[in-house]
Amino acid sequence: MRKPDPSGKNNNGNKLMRKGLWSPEEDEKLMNYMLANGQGCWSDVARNAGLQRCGKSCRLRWINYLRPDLKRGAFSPQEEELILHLHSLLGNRWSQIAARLPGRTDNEIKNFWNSTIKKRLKIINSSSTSSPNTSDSSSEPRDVMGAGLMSQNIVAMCMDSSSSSIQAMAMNQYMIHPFPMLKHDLAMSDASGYANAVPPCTAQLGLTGNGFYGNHGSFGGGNIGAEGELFIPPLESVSIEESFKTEDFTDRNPNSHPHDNMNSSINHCNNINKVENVAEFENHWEGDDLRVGEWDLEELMKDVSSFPFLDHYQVD
DNA sequence: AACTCTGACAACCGCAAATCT
DNA sequence: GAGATTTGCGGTTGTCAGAGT
Repeated sequence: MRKPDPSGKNNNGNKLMRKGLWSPEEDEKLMNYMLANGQGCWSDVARNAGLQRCGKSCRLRWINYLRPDLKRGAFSPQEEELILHLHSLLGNRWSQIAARLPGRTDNEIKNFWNSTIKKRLKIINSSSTSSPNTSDSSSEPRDVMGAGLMSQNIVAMCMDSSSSSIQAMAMNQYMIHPFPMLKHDLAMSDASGYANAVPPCTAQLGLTGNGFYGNHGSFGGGNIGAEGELFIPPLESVSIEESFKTEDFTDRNPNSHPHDNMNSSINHCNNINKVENVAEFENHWEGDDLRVGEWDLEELMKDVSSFPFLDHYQVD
């Protein structure tokens, strides 16, 4: 971590914006300001909150660390799985992946990917050269926006004894079909021969007859087109604002932190950007054959359907 | 006990798009 | 319409802490 620069000056000795780690006092200032005034122009926030930080830095600090709706701690197996899948579809669009993972930031996901999953990829990349099976692209699901790496990712995770989540799944499932949720989809749509040969993985992943994530609005159950196109899950539906009202943020910040004691006041925050429902996408989701490569990502970002397996994020 | 390695993560940087003047 | 400013994103770096040697 960068140490806070106590001088508050730049290399020329001029009084300039602070850099480096945020001190607890700075965090408190920013938090108090945000709770009292809400989000406005970030340079104004920095100025008015009495912080010698640039607006950009304040924004980053708020989004990645201070935001009350953040869910800290390790990624759950479901989240890992979801990240993998979303990355296979979206690539390094961390912000869009994060938009589908409640309480997670793009930075967090990016770090997780770069530190954990990339290493697993390395393993498979080094081992795949000696494994003829992994090079047989004909048995892969259709490569959609980089999804060709998908099976390698998963296989790598299965090979990695440190994998906490993927390993929980039956390894042979992955060896036959790297992504059970998609396999099921493919099987349902008869998109590829091998898909039909393998029963859907239901025990660990909560597959239902209607698809991996439930009925419509899920990965499964008709979200794969006749040609095997993959579909991206919709954005989750819980609004940050509602989360504030119902969540005990102290519980969600297990890490000891200087401003944990501010959590009790967080519920009053009413100025967080709210994810809004967009009925238009619902219509797409239920009716149209929306395909990867065709969807308007901007539209998707506005949508808020939910993942059944992420129910614990939802506000009743 | 001391040193090295590695994972995790906070934060910075540069760029591009959006918005404002 | 042009330039300035702000915002958002993805890539990268730097540091701490724990594990391993």
